[in-house]
Amino acid sequence: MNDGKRKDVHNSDIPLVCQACEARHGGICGALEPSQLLELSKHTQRTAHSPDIALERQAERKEVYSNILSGVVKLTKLMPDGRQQIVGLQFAPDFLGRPFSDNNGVVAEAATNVRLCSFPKAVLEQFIKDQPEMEHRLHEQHMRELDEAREWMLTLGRKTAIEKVASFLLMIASHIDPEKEESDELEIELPLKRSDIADFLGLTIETVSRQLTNLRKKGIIDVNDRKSIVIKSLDQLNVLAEYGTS
Amino acid sequence: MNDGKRKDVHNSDIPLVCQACEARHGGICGALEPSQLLELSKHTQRTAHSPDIALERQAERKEVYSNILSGVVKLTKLMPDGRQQIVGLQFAPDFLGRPFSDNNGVVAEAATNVRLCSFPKAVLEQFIKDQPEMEHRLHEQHMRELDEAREWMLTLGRKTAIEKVASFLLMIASHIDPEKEESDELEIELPLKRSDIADFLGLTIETVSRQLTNLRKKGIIDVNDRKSIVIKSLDQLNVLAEYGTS
DNA sequence: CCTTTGAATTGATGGCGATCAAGATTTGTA
DNA sequence: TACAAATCTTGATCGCCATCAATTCAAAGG
Repeated sequence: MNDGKRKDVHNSDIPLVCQACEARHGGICGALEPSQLLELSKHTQRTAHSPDIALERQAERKEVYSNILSGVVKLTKLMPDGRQQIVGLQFAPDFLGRPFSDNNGVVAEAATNVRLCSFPKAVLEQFIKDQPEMEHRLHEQHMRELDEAREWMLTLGRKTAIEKVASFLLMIASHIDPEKEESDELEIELPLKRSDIADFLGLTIETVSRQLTNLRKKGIIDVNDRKSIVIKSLDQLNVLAEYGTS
Repeated sequence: MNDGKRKDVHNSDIPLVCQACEARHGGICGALEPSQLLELSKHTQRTAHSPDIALERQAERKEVYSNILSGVVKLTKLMPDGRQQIVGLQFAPDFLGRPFSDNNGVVAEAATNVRLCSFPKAVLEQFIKDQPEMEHRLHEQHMRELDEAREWMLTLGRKTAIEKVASFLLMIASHIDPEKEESDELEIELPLKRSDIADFLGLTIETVSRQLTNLRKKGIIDVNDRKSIVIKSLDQLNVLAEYGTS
């Protein structure tokens, strides 16, 4: 991942609210000059959100786009009879919203406590027109999301329950600790409760729970707190997720 | 869908090979001026491909990107033990290939007879830099693909076998006949054989076959030739795909 | 024409994960 | 601290879809 056109400037040129913000590095704001950043920051609003409350109120109805500052956002699709499927998970500094396009039946909800940095749609769309690099960054994020969606299509369509859970743990691990450590052991904090994991993997809560104890009995993981899991062997977990060998 | 910056010009300004080409309308070539089209057409090569032969030889190794002129291309992901999942279907005038990004374990294969229009990667990437509208079109296609992938995540994760098959038939129908006719009846030609449909829906060949006869017995479809299917009630098929009611 | 090969259908059986049900554990609240 | 509500775990049973197997059908080539 490259920093693109981001200029190397003194922090003093950069708006206070943006100085420590991840969106200036991996996110779309990295495409902006300090002067543009200053202009944009005049219109931004920071908000906090609790789990399981739809971000729509803030995002859709109030006509804003947002950067995720912290926390995890789940994108969900619903069927009329109540069945649901999580079709994407987003982490800081991902961009939330769909310029040039509709949201096509996807609902965004906070999975954990979430902090957002939001801007009016009209303002951001103007910035995109002025700065093609911004659309390029958005394009790159969407390609990453497409790759992730396809990876999960394979998981949903072809993997067994235990393989699905193993794949999920590895996906979370890769977000917690992007640079793979040398160590084969790793502690992760699950950002999703069991019902969310089930909705993500196309399983039931009970099956998720059973496969976690299954992994524990195999000695591949330890479950401390319900949300805190120690992966005792990344290798074994990888083999399980990709080859299906126990 | 808008034609964007495409100029309204006499066909005589447009290279012969491009005149009847769909890619000038829905596809990325619509972003180009006649003079650019002429320049690009000097480097293009048209090729034909038979089903189940990887397009990689032509596409990856020979370092080209392509527009689909006709036919259907399947994007497949593979597991080491042979399990596979189709993660995308592409129709004319879709663009094949991934500028700025890797292909991330996806293999492109012809599902039917396919004709492509290919250009060297370097040439196309130069055009994209000169013409931001071209990246915008590519971005739009990727957003469509993302929406489709998420739609199929719901199908793969949460629908039953018969619902999956119904959803598949409707998806094909929407590509054959984008403008929904008034009629509740419609004949479609399946571009995929049963094993492809199975790999697309996360099922086995046998289950696909059984659910097709199941739909036939319910009077919702007729099966003529194995590839030719008459949808006798689009309404009933829609209800089945989205609500799961029989 | 018959043979060969691949594709699709149909049937019989079994296993994985859903469903139903009860407890256990955690979290929030009076 | 005690109670209540939510979340998670564990157990028993059932049903959908995979698997195994045989047959039918279609297309291709000698």
